[in-house]
Amino acid sequence: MDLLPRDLKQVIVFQNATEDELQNILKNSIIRTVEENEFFFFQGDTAQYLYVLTSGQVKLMQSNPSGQQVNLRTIHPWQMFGALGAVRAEAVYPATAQAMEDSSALAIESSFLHKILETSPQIAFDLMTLMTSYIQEMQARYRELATERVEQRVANALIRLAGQSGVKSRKEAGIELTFSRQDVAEMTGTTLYTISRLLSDWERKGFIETGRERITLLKPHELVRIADGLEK
Amino acid sequence: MDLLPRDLKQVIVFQNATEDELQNILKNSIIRTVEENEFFFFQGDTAQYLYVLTSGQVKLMQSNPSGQQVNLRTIHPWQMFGALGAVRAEAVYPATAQAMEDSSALAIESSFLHKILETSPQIAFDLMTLMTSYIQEMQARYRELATERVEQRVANALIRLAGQSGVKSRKEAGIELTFSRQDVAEMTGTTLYTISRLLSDWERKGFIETGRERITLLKPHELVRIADGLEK
DNA sequence: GTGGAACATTGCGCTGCATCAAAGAAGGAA
DNA sequence: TTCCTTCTTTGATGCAGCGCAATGTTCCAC
Repeated sequence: MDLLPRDLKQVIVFQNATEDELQNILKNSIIRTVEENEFFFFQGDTAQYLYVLTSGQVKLMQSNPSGQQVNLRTIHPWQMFGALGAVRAEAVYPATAQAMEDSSALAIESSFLHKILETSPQIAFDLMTLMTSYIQEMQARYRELATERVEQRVANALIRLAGQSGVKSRKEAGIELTFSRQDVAEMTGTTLYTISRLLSDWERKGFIETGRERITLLKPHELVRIADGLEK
Repeated sequence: MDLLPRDLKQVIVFQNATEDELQNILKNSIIRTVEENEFFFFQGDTAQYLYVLTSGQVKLMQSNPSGQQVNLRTIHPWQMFGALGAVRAEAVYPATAQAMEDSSALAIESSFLHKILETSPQIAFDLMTLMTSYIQEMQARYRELATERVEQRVANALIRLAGQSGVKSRKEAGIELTFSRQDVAEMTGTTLYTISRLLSDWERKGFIETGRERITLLKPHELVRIADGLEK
């Protein structure tokens, strides 16, 4: 699969890059393909590459010393990942990247990224803008986790996922997400049991429809109400 | 109180700035003084300035629609705050900044920051590095909140605070922190009751000494053990 | 010093959610 | 098809930590 410079324009950080820069990026990168459940990198690995997902779906997660995991973020095509470790020289990845389905990504050398950042203030600025949005999202999720009940957090997570996976998976009736109960639990800081109970409840109420590793949002507005704490 | 360019060198983001740049920054900024419990800015305000604290102590916090608060970070002299809102044009502050004691800060115009970032890749890069460390800290705290028990989170928070407030407040016997139970509760996503019980317990065990709005760490290594989940 | 406001402590009951256990679907391989 | 693995559901139980209420302590203003 060959990538063209114009494909890279879909990457937010490269949206304002020149044709030359895009060419250059492609020249200094390779495609890596990773099968479902395999890994692009592990937390603690030396950050040699930064990635741009070209197909598939990847989750970024972090685990504590005793092995419990949290999901930090799900990556969709044309999103970057591994950029955090790649910015500082000789840094390590602060998270683990696992493919949720067969995926491939463009791997750009960190050292090359540094050169780009030095020579293109525009790309540096766009990357910085992306980072501020990450920080804000993490702060919001942190506040959620600290102050909101499970119900609200799960509703919020589903809404957020629906927004990120975007229009592409929209069916005539509802937005379809492909996550296991375990995945959702790790995103919201709870357990798969609680998620299962919650989803069953919402399905009974007709807000969603569920299946094995599948959640279809039928009435997103109802979820918004729950997220806002208006229920109960 | 007049600031010299060399004072600004203490700011991580300006450590590699040239004398000219520093002069320029000073010329395009003003000093703002804020009394204890008053505010530099509120969440949602248009981000007109970014600040560098010159004296005092400031807390950054976020509140949800129903008014509950979480403390995101405590700012010490020569640290920046409000930078997140200031990077993007026409952005708003994602958090509220409240002075914990009488404080003053250098207020730099956001629009001027943009100019600096365009002309100085070095400063842009240093700011980006700072942002990656923010993201990493938020991710770590998010994981903590999701996977660890209150005990561990509080121990971690105290250790982190001790590290940030640094050597300056070190007495012959212990590291002194000035936070109310409520403050600590908002940092760790719990309640002041639980904090009070916990601190009383640790005081009985001789790990810390407490007072009104004061916590003195006597045996930090014991707290580290608790944070690591080795107790119990 | 006196009164009041802000902060801290502690007992008690309650509950949201985790944890454990067991059994039921759904898919994949052969 | 059948077996096996992985994912999901649901009941039963327990407890960490919340929320309330009452009391104590510290500090500040007058």
